[in-house]
Amino acid sequence: MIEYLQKLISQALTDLKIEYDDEIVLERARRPEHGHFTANIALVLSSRLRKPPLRIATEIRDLFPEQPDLIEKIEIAPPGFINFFIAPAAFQKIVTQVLAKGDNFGRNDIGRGRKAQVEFVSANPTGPLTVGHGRQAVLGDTVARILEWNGYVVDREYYYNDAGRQMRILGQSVYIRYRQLLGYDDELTKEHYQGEYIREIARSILDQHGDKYDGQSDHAIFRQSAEEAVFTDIRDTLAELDIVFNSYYNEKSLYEDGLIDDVLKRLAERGATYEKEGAIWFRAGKYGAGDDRVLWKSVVDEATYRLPDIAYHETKIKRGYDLIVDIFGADHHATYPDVLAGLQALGYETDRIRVLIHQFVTLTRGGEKIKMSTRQANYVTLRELIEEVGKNVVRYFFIMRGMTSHLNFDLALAKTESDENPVFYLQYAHARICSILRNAVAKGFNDDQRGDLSLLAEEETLALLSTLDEFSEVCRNCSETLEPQPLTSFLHKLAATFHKFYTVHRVISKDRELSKARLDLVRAVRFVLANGLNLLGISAPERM
RNA sequence: GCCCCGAUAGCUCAAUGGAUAGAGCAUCUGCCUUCUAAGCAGAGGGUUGCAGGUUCGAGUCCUGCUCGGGGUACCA
Repeated sequence: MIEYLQKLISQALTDLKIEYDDEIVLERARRPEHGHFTANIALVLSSRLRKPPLRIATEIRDLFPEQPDLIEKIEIAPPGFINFFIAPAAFQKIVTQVLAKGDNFGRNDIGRGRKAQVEFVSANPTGPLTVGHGRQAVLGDTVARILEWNGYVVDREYYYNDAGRQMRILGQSVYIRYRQLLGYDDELTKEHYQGEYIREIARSILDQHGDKYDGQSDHAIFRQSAEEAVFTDIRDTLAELDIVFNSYYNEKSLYEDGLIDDVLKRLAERGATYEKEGAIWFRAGKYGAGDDRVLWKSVVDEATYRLPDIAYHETKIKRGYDLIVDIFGADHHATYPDVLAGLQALGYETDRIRVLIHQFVTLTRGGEKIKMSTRQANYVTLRELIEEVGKNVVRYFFIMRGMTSHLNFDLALAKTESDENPVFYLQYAHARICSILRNAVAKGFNDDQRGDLSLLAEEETLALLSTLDEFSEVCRNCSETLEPQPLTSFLHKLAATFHKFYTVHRVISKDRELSKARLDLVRAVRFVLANGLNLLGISAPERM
């Protein structure tokens, strides 16, 4: 509906011989006396045209064609707003549109089938996923779902490194637990991984191989068993959130394929690196990324993390993605400018790369902070969180705040108040509608019978119709910003508008015609609720 | 020191530069003979951290502070 009004305003501007290339802003009015939509175009143009905004607004309004079935009236309000009051008939049409598109209502084709990749989680397999990883996992998967919904073909990729120092320490940790199980009094140090899972891995090695590896602390079995067990756990945990990666990328392959050396060589050829104190430095400053950084260490003969990161991102570009989304926690915000600078140094444009930085999760239990380090034993895993509150609540909580906000997750609250959780509010609306629809079948209403939509005219009904209309805008907005949070606000609003409608108006009544029209309406609401919940990966139950 | 994010109701958070800043939780008051009360209606609760600036108009943009979180490694 907004697009249509924009077109009409644009036409009016042309008629007035006013050039205006920016988007014509149309907002949903917050207050009923301001109509349904409001345009500030006259205020925006005022200073440029050196004309009072009220006059411009009036001129625009006077050029609007009469169409009583769409626009009831147009009011000009000081200091220069143009307020549109939409006719009920225009809102009533939305029901037809929703029912026609059904599961696909709200989709658009911004992506036009282009390839997108979302890389997220990317935790090295040193331990179970934490609650902090959970936020990133849910954010990444939801962004991927939004992109798919908006016409992209999306790959979900998990990047990891199983060769570094942390993995060696992991193996040693398993070995020490193994020794303890054999009766030795070896002790873990602060350096080692303390979690119970280490002991379990050690026990399984003991069960399978006995004391065969006693004295072989560097034996690969310790590290490999740990990696396999941890990765299996990570995969299973994510699967419980309905998050499935279709691609895993091992950093090691960058070395095996010679890409690390290759990138380093090409950077040198392009004069993007220099040697100092035996190390190879990258001229990050020259490419707009702040201070120069070491790419290749002198104290040890190996790369810093930046070099494989650059090589890895080059593969993303070479793999033909039109849109590349990187999701990082706030602790990694300093690394991506170097990567982008590195790509530019290699001659690439980086505007197809979108980096999303999300802030941390503060986990509390009854007001007390819980530290979330994989190294320490005392932390809450993502798996435990899912077991406590369930997939739907986890997904909703992690997405209900903007990614730039710190997220406060009180475990005690999430547990004790799970019955009053906002996610149930949305699901309840869906279940209620399903209940009505079951009742309709019992009363002999046919699914295919369409009602007379002009009967949908009460205040609460029109509010519901208007909210349905908003869904497409929210979807489009989310696909542009890659911020899923507004979807939760929208769904909450839709559910609230429905619940209010429900308490005021009875869907199935003796008035057969009105009942048919209202059934069409609630069917449409159900589709939009279900589509929105599905975008968030939250189930839409038919009964509760 | 420098860089990034935040600061809005008692708490957790919304609000593409728009009109009288909104929800949930918590606290009070009402509403189930009726398609699901996991719901609805109502009340109280605010100098949007501080000080300037930009303009028709600022919670939003700019500058400087204060406080909190994260970076600033030849750790990832």
